[in-house]
Amino acid sequence: MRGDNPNSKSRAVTLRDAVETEIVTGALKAGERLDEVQLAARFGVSRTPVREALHQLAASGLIEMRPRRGAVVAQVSPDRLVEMFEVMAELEGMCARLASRRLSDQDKEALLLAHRKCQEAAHHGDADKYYYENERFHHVVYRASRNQFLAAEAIRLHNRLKPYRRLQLRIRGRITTSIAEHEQIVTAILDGQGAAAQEHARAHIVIQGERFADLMASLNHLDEVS
Amino acid sequence: MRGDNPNSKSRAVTLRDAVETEIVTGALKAGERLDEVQLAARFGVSRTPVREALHQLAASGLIEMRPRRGAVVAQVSPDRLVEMFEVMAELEGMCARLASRRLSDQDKEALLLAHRKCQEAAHHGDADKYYYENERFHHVVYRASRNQFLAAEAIRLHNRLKPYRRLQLRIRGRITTSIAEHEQIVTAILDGQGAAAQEHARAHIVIQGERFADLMASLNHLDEVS
DNA sequence: CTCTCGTGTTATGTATACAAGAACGCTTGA
DNA sequence: TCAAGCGTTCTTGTATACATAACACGAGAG
Repeated sequence: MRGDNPNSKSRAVTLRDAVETEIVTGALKAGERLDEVQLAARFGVSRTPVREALHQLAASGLIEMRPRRGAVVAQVSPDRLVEMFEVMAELEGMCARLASRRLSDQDKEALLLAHRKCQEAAHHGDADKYYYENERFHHVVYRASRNQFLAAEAIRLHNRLKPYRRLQLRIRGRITTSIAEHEQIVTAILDGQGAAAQEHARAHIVIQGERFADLMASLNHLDEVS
Repeated sequence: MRGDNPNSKSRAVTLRDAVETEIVTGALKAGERLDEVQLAARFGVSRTPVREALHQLAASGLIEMRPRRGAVVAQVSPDRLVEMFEVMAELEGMCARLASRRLSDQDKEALLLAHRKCQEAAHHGDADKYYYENERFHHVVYRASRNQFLAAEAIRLHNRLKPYRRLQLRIRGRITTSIAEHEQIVTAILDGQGAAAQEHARAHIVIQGERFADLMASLNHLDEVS
């Protein structure tokens, strides 16, 4: 639309990313309806590319498309959320385990850097920065697995869980605990202790899943009240 | 198109499934071009639904869409294939581990039945039947994990690996070995030995991955020659 | 007063027309 | 004869028009 990218597919990516960002950041809330005409008008395109973007989002699980009844932002039940975190934990654990065996010097540096930045953000009490650096840290671990397919799948699921992850930083003391868990993961990976790295990474996510489930349950309760 | 299903979305699903089946069964070979107009004509619809189906297939990874250059059946490199099997192994292991902890009476019965049917097919030397029953067996394990999201992801990846899985049955003695591995998995799950179940299931897939990588390498070699 | 049925409106699904880029071949020159 | 440049043609990407299903609102009957 705005020629910000010479790549011919820039528009489609832009449109998809824009809607995705709005969902992930919470600008579009769960269950909210996504009107094709409205989106088309807002982005200055016709319904056709909008529909394609929505289908892509549906494929990634961020939205649900009910035939003849339009698209809505996916409403994830607490049960399903727990399941998703369970899988995320396994993927993270796998990444950590593989990383501990295959760690290159580059990945080692990247890992230490990302960990240090997390610590800095936590030290300054900057929740938003920690959120960002935490994401970088996890992506570094994914890449360090030296399994591109795994990394892509991990990022996909990570993105899908983003909206819930963001909520979690509100929990008092979570950042401090999170840093300590990162420390254990990093140490195990650097020491080449695959099993330990896997378990620490798994636990790190499982804990988040449990916290989120609690949060979700309470949020749902609030929704019912309001 | 043919009113074989009153559901309004039947056409889209049918179209997607049809193309997917052709890819999975090898009717459409890797790298082959998918012409929108041609597909539209073949299925008696316009390009619009064809494009949507292609986008869905691209999202699931079965085809690749290069901007302005059309869609081709995804060409998976041996490296990438090994990576995918590595992830599949982890998911299968996870399913087996969870199943061993959460096994319901229903799932137990289904597991034993599926295993028995595999044995029968193997006993009769019916490779096609074994292929089918083997798939059922794995699906039973996925479901027994009592994690619907995990099961869905496992099925998704399983489907994506189908074309390669099919090739693998050609390997002499593979079916017998496969059955023995199933036996170990079933026993561990029934005994509630999570770690053992996970490891057996993982190994079961890792072995396949290695076999397939060998096959792929030799097939690619043949391609180059021809 | 409530429930149900019917009609009108709105939005989705599909078809078709148009725009633009990429592949291919042809011509022309060396 | 070969290579390079240009134009044609074919295919994709987008817009728009039309068909049809779902929803909402209102009227009428019980």
